[in-house]
Amino acid sequence: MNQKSRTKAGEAQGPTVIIVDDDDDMRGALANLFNSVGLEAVVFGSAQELLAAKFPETPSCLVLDIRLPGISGLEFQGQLAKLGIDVPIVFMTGHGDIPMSVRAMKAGAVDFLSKPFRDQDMLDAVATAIERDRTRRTSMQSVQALRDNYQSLTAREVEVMRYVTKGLLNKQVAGEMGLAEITVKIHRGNVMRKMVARSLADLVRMAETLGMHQSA
Amino acid sequence: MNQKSRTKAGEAQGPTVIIVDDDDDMRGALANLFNSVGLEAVVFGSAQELLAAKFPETPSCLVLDIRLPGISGLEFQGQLAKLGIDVPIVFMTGHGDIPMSVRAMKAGAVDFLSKPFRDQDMLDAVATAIERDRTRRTSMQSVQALRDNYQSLTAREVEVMRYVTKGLLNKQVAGEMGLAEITVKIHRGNVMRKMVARSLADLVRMAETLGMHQSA
DNA sequence: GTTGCCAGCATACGAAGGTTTAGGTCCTCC
DNA sequence: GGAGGACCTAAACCTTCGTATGCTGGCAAC
Repeated sequence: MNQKSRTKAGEAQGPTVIIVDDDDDMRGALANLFNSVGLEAVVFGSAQELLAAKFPETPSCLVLDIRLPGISGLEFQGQLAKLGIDVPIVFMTGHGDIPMSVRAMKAGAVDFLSKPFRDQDMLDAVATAIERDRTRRTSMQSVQALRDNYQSLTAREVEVMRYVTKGLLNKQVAGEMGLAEITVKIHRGNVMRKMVARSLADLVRMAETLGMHQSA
Repeated sequence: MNQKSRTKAGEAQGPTVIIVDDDDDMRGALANLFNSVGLEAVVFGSAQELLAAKFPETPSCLVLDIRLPGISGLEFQGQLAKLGIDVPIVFMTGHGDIPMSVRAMKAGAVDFLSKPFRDQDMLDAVATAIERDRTRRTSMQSVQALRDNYQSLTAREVEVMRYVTKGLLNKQVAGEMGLAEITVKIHRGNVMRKMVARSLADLVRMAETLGMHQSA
């Protein structure tokens, strides 16, 4: 009795706005608003319902009322972050205050609108949020491809990759690892092949993207 | 106990808070508050006065009242950004509203406090802002050093650096530039020396930091 | 027990990287 | 006009890279 939208749940094709509000009229009005500009909309009455559903595969964003049944929008924001769900959020509120808005923005919200808001303001906020999610998804995809390749490396290969992308010569790597230089060369060749790196420069950039040299 | 007086601009030794408020009492109270925790404070009555002065060399931040003589704090924030002055800002206001706070936070403000605020909230915000500025300064310094080296390169050397860090072999670079391979090697050696790069991996990372391969 | 994968090493060789020495032209600045 | 710098090239020489071939051994899965 929850998913009430113009779109079949989970079948979203285009950019999708996920609306969470306990007011049924508001949900409908927002869904209409977004549909009117070609955005798909999925609606939920509570945070729990949203968590039970699956997120769209397309660029999307959340439109959250601050006051939700059982949990505040701000808490929900933190909860999503903890779950590693990094979808842009546009907040709206009927009776919010400045500390509330500041907290939301600090936590990364795209916008924080007071009801009543102008339709255009909401559309602008959502457009920004969708665009942010699109960018995030694109970069996540390429990073994921890298990570997949990276995980196909053996422990030794990872070690060699680390040293090589740090700038060490094969013979130096061999010294560090207590191996013969020829063995390092073999591993290195495997790394290049598995990571699909066409040059050392490539590999260095991959190592950067994977955060192989940052302290932690 | 220790009654440190307000520091004059330019004398700052430690982290410094730059206060801009048209209320003299407020300025004094804030300066005392910051002094009490070991932070130096510089005060101004208007944005114009601040711009006329020189910014501290130490990690610092702005504490701005939204309502300033002649210009709003938000406009001033935008003005600073346009001038390339990227100092963290903590806003405070007596009668602000949510849109105002959201706009400030979107523009990168560290915090937005409503008067009256608790001293601790202000101190926390300022501590965060100072820390952010410290990080920014540190990274700016290393980037600046890189940029200095980069600007000592000749046009040809820049070109070679671009190709090499893209992953091209010397002979390929030579082909692209219509040069003999040996010439590329010479340029490449000069690049390594001038950029103080100890390995190709180093140079690739420098090129990344300098944004040599991003679209523009 | 055979197959497959990981790890390691040696020899060998061609390709690529890097430096030195030694030229040369062109241009600018004093 | 000469000094200096950017730019280009060559020959020579050494190092490093990368790969192939061949072989050993450990280990887990089928």
